[in-house]
Amino acid sequence: MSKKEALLKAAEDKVRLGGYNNFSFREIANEVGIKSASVHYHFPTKADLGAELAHQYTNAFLGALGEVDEIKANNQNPIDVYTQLFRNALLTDNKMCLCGLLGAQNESLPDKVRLEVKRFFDLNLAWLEQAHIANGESEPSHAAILTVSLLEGAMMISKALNDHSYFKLATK
Amino acid sequence: MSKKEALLKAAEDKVRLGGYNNFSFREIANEVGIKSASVHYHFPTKADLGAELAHQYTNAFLGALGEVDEIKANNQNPIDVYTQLFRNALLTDNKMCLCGLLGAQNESLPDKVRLEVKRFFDLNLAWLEQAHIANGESEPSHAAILTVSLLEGAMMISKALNDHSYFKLATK
DNA sequence: TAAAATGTATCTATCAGTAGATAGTTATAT
DNA sequence: ATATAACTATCTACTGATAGATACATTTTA
Repeated sequence: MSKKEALLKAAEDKVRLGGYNNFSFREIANEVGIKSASVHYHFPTKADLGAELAHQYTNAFLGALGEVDEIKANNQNPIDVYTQLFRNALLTDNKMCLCGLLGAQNESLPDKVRLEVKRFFDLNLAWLEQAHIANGESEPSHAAILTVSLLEGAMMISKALNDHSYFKLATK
Repeated sequence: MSKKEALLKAAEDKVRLGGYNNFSFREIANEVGIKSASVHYHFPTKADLGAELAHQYTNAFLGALGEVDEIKANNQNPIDVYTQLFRNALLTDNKMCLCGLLGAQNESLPDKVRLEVKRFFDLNLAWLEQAHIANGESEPSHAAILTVSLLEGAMMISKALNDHSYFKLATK
């Protein structure tokens, strides 16, 4: 893993625990073993780092989801696949969804970060709409909003109460 | 409004926009017209302020909700009343639920703040469970989790996309 | 092929600004 | 007189950011 990748990983962990202000250049530099000034070589500003972080997170998330068509061709319910990915993010990492937390703090974010968070949800809603269409739902865009709202909310409650059984119950 | 109340109000606005780190003693002192050192008279530490903020927010929220029995006696659906209170918090104030945002950042909060956030959700779930019982739901505690998850999640999505119509759709 | 130039990734040192917090002082009001 | 509520002044720690230097690798040019 390159230093740049390691910096993004270190930042991701911290942001997913406490939001955009929960990491500093010094902290992630220390974790990676370089000086804080050197972080600016890879990311001119903190906003640049935050934006790239959200962008890569979105890409990784959608990549892990795969294509609705292929899931259906596999006789799986894409909504179950989506739910499972959220569940893993919470149970495996024991952390919030990066863009969920950033989205909640939206108004305090630099513009370029805000844009990447919007991209995450736009792409998620589009994917979910396709999934609900494939499932023959009568109101796919409405169902997409319900799905992502319930999952992000259940994640939030589970973190707030520090008990993952709330997420499991909400997604049963 | 006393200075202390004004400080809490100023802090609340900022926290609901960007989380616990989104306000400083200096900022809220300036807004209220005192010096930052004087804030420590009212709140020894920032954690004390945060905890009192969440505590009062919880009390105000539950106070505004009222009693399930009375709502039912009024021939209203308590879940509708609950949804409406959330909707007002978002549409009127144009801000996140304080404890929703704090809950998402749970792991980075001081202990005493974390405790107050937990209290918010414990009390909300208890209220919702009573509401669902009054409505004759077969799994009231399960339904309570679904209700609060959906509402907090819909709020988060609406903030992330900066478009309240998502909340309206999710709560239709 | 040797020399010159450029690029990469880091460093040290430093900056102005802000963070929360504290000690000790002063004004006001009951 | 005492409690309340503010003040001034100061502290240490941390913030993101910048300037300038260094070592090393790669690329371009004579």
